[in-house]
Amino acid sequence: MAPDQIAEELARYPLTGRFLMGRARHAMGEREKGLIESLIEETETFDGPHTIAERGQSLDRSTIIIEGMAARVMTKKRARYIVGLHMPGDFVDLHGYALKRLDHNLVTLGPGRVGYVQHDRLRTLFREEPHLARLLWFATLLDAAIHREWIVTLERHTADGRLAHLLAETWCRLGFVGLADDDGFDLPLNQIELSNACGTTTVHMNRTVRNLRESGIAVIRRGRVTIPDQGKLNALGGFDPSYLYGDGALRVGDELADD
Amino acid sequence: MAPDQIAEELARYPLTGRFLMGRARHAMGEREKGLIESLIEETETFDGPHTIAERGQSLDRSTIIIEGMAARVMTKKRARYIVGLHMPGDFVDLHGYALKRLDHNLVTLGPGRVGYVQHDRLRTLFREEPHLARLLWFATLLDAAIHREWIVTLERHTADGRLAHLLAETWCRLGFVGLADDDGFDLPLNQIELSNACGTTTVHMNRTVRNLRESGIAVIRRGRVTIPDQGKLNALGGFDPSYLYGDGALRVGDELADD
DNA sequence: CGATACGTTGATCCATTTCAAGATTGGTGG
DNA sequence: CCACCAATCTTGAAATGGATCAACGTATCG
Repeated sequence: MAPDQIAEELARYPLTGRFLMGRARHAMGEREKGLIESLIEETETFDGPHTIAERGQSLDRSTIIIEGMAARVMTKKRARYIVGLHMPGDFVDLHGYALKRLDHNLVTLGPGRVGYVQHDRLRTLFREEPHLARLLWFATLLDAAIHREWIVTLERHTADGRLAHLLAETWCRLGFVGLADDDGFDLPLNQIELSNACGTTTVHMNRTVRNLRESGIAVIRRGRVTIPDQGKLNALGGFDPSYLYGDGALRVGDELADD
Repeated sequence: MAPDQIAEELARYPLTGRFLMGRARHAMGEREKGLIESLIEETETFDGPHTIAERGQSLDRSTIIIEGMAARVMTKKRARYIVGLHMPGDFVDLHGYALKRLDHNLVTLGPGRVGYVQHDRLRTLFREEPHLARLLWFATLLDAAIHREWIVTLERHTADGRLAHLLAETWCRLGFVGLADDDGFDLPLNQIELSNACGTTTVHMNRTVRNLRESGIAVIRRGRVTIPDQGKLNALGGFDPSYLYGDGALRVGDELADD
């Protein structure tokens, strides 16, 4: 997505301009984009980690991330596991509308701003706007596709590959919404949280972070990820972006031949 | 679900009687159940493994499993990874309707029978039957919830726990649709495929299967799983069925206190 | 009866956990 | 400005889980 295009979209739709950006946003007309924007009746700003929605809670609203990042967190026997990451533009608990209650917690990572949509309004939308309904459904299916990629990454890779995949995916997704730089991106996750997302101990994550740094694949330091060699990163993580269903050239079949 | 209730439902709706059985099926009226049943224009029977849909393929129909089981398979560098399992009643590539193309393969395991629904008919349904649309969406969200549970299982458990969780989940899901027995269930997966689903080598899966057998937790032999002690199985796999959103007593909060 | 797929076993090596201790960093109040 | 604190990051050594390689056993079926 071209930077000026993204800026224009954000000027017009300051709250939801990043929704499906880089994916199926082009499938929305201006009227539809306006409808989505008008769903947000209320926003909230956080200066640090904050729980958006809790497991078991029954919800009457859904949340979109406007600024900052969020994680899906599951707690088992006091240990914390991250099962998903979300960035600006992501409708993070849209599934709460149809599931009624959540199976996990949603928390912001560091400061951020979110918008709320009452489920009543979603109900109306679903009845009267089947095309938008389908796009919202699509958004939840993207989450499921990402889940599947996490599963296969956990099944096939050791810690280095898992971390590389996480970084590669995050870089790509931030790129969709205009928040990636040429040389890397900001990531509000410390080593503890990286280990929670990769299924390792923090001690081992520390050594893994060092591995990637020393092999010139990625430098993670104080909330900033710098990537000297994207090719090496993608190779180590077995990253092929087709599962993110991005616009443009990212189609199934474009991946590396041996993958 | 009571056995006679299930039999009655299957007598009335032989193709789709298991759809959402044990979960939100009660939310469908008889008219809606009839509509779903009438979606199936064609069925197909397989006497062994068969590819239902392939990665990258653009689909014009979706598939429901009537008999047998299916797996979501991702192939990376010639290695095979199972990222999901499905049983009778599951609408296995419903997401293909909104995603247009799939990010993974769908294959039946052993013999089975499936039904096909043209996407045209889904389109009409989505416009005219918002309540059913929401239930179909719910079905894809269940898949996502299962994905998340697989992620957290891979992150926290060693091979024994992963296998135990897989067995516990499958037993529970088969129970929803009336295909579980008191002492176990049939599972058309050999040790190779179990290892593909648990992210281990087949050699190690062999030792893991033996571990569970020798510790009196589960006996896996030629397509049949016998479970002497469900409590031990659930404990080893950290299994709490609330994420399956079953009817009845399975609510969030009912899990073991220390979980 | 031999092919073939699947299951089993042992030995060695590597990835990762575990436990224990220190070092660095970014605040905070005196 | 410094002392101190809490959180985070770092390192080392020993123990364990799992991969790897190589071989052999055992069903099943035409």
